[in-house]
Amino acid sequence: ENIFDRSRMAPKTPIKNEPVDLSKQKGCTPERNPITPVKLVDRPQPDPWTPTANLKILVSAASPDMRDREKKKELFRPIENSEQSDTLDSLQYDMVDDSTVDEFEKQRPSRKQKSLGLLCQKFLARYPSYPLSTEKTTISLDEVASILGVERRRIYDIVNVLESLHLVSRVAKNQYCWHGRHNLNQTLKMLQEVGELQYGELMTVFQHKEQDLDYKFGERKKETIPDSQDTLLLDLPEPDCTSASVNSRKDKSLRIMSQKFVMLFLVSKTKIVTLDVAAKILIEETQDTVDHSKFKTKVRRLYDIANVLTSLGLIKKVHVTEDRGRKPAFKWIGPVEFPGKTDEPRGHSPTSHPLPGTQRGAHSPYQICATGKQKFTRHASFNGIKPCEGTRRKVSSEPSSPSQERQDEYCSKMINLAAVCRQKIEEDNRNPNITSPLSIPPVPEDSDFCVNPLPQAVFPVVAADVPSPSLPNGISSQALHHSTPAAFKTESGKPTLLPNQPFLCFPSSSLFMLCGSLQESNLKETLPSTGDVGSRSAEAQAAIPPAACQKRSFHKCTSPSAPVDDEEPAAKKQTMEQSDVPLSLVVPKKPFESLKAESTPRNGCASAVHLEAFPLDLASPVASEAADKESAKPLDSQEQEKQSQSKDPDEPSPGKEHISKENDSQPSLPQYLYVQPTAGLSSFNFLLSANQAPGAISLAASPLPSMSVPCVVVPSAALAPFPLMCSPAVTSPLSPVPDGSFSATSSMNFSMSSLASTTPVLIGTTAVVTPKVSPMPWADPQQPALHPNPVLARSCSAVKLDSPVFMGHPVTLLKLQQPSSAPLTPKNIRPAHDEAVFKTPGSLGDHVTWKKNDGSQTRNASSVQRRLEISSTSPD
DNA sequence: CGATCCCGCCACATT
DNA sequence: AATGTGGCGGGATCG
Repeated sequence: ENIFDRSRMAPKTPIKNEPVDLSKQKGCTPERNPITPVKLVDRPQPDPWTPTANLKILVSAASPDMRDREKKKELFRPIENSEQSDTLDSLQYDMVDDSTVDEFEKQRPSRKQKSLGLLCQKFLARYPSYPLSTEKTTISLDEVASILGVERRRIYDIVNVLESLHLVSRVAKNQYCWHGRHNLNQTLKMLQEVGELQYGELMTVFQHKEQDLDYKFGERKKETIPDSQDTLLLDLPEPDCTSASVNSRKDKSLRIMSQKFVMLFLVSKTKIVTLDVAAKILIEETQDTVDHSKFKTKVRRLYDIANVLTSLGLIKKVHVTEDRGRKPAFKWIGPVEFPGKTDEPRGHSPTSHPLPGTQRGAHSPYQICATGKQKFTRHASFNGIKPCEGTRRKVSSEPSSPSQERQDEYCSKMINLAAVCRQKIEEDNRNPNITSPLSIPPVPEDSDFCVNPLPQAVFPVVAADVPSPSLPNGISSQALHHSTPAAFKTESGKPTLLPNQPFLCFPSSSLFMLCGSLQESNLKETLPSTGDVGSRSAEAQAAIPPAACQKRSFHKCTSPSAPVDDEEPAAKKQTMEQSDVPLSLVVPKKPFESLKAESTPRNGCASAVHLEAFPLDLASPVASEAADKESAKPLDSQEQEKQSQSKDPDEPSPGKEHISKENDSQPSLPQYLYVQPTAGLSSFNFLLSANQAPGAISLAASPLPSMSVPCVVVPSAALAPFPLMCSPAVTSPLSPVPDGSFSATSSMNFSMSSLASTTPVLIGTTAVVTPKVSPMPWADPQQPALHPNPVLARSCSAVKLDSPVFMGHPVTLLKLQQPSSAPLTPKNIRPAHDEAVFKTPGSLGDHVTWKKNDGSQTRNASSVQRRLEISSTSPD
């Protein structure tokens, strides 16, 4: 089925159809439509594409059992894929899958198959643990429920728990926003702190003697309880999305229970909590020990929560043999210490769970980003941040009722993490409405971050890195890999490499995507998704601090005098362009027509202005998700950003702007077209900048140094020996002319010829550089050239990482597929973009490349497979 | 038989 | 009033 779907998908995509729930689901792209309440159920019918949809419909018509089965099948498959390890389950699933309709009778899905835990895994499998970009994936409960084939009620169970950990937040009626685990540690840290206050003592007691516990409980409950609740409530509001409404609802016991439950673990020295103890503690408020029924109910709920937490890989079931006998208990296997509040995708699961979500997080690109963040945070941010934390905490400690103020404060707390701060900031910028006040405080912090790191990361690296690119053909690629990663790791994980390298080397297999320009970023935002948007950008920033730095540097270099101002106008212009962009994409058809079907769809996409959604999806599951949201961003955001910039003339604003711009711009404008190698061209991959900028050639010309590279040609795998070097070409996007794309094309061709020679090709903004050309020219950080370079470098780095690992980086694959299926949509680009700088280009390119390399495999691989791969990757 | 926990009724909250 | 949320616990299933 998957395969089937996919093949269709590609062609479909261009067509555009939001309605394709199923397809989307498979594709991994959820969100996209903020639209919420669309009922998926209806859609299936309309959508001819997904065979599955039709099946579902039919099934639904049939007996409920059938329906369930059907649903399960769908669900399970993805799960299976995602979870390689689950042999047991998988077997069962397989059974199910294989059998078609007939089967349903054979065995009604065992209860286990319907377990909340499993469902939760499925659910989590749909979203990246660490969504790269800023975007926020919106989760439609209806959609998810239908996809997973369960009643909505069950989704609530999951979402409520996730919400308690801030993995998601409720945005609107039927919609939740996916945050991923970025803030998980922070949340846990907070819970731990609160837990210490509330339950610390009790837990200690418990640990030793349960019996006494009860008594003490009762005593302390009274005292602690009130506070705890408050705190809990407070916690809830924190989430980025900040759905202001919040309180009113009766406290959702499940959420609070979940938080309390987690607190117990965090407070517990043994990290093991037995259900009964937890139940007792949780009953707290109610009455001590009174109703047995209550206790029973509580336990039931705890099971629900435990299932979700287990799926998250935070706890695992164990048995504690105590005095009388063996009691069910759960052991905390998640992160225990939350030092900086940094989120460590990898570290958090020492236990090695096969959690899909976690695994995804592990993607190389992600990791990189994460690393960067962490380091970042620790270093620069620390100074500024800590004070903030202290302040915030005080506030948080305050038992105040949950008011917005609190939220703000909480937010600020949360902000401690650089990442968090960044996100918020961006959000604010983009969505002033949402949390403008709150955001303000964090901003300065960000600026600090950005500022400090920038200088170091950006320039210093250059010299060292540069040489590597120049390396001989075969070697170069490898060398790059090594060097790049090292560079990343070096220092604070900043992406120094990127900025520095003047040229990008593409590994043989590699990629080609170049993201170019940038300022227009805002354009995308034109799409008014929902208020959520802001978060995405923030995330992206967080993820890509280095990039930001680089960008800043660029700006400075290029147009130190009036970076911000210039940009704004540029952005505007770009926005104008945006519409154009899609068209531009079309350009490179001729040679590539032969290209894969994928390419074709792209063209189609190009034609379609709003393809964005598709592209996003295509890009990478994760990215796509994020992308959707981003795309949704309203134009306003641009303005906001501008404003913010103006407000903060200093680095922060500009940096942000840059980032956002770039992000936006790329996605917004599908500047590059990736052409898969056809038979003749097989060896070469081309990226064409569709958009404007032909004029771009002149680097200096635009006040705003844009990254945009007119065209990039990447050698195919066969060419592996030949590295491509791309000097970032700068285009002046200001006057985007479709014609420009052509110019780019021409340049590409030119480069192509050079490639033929087997020597590594270097594409300079203006001219082609011979392989050995010294990077020096670009070396000057100040020169506009740098700007592009960093981008390229990033892409390279990303590529490198991915390409070598190949298998290991499922994420990439996903991205690739998406792109392939979907034409260049701005969105696609965007997501990558966020990550940054590093990933973006690389990811894109990777995708492409991989496709080529793997070709059939990747393509053929169903979405499910993709997911699986991802999951596999997650382990790191 | 106890541990789990699916299922979905039904009340309350929102729209 | 309709629909979204989610408390709650009967009772099925698992071990």
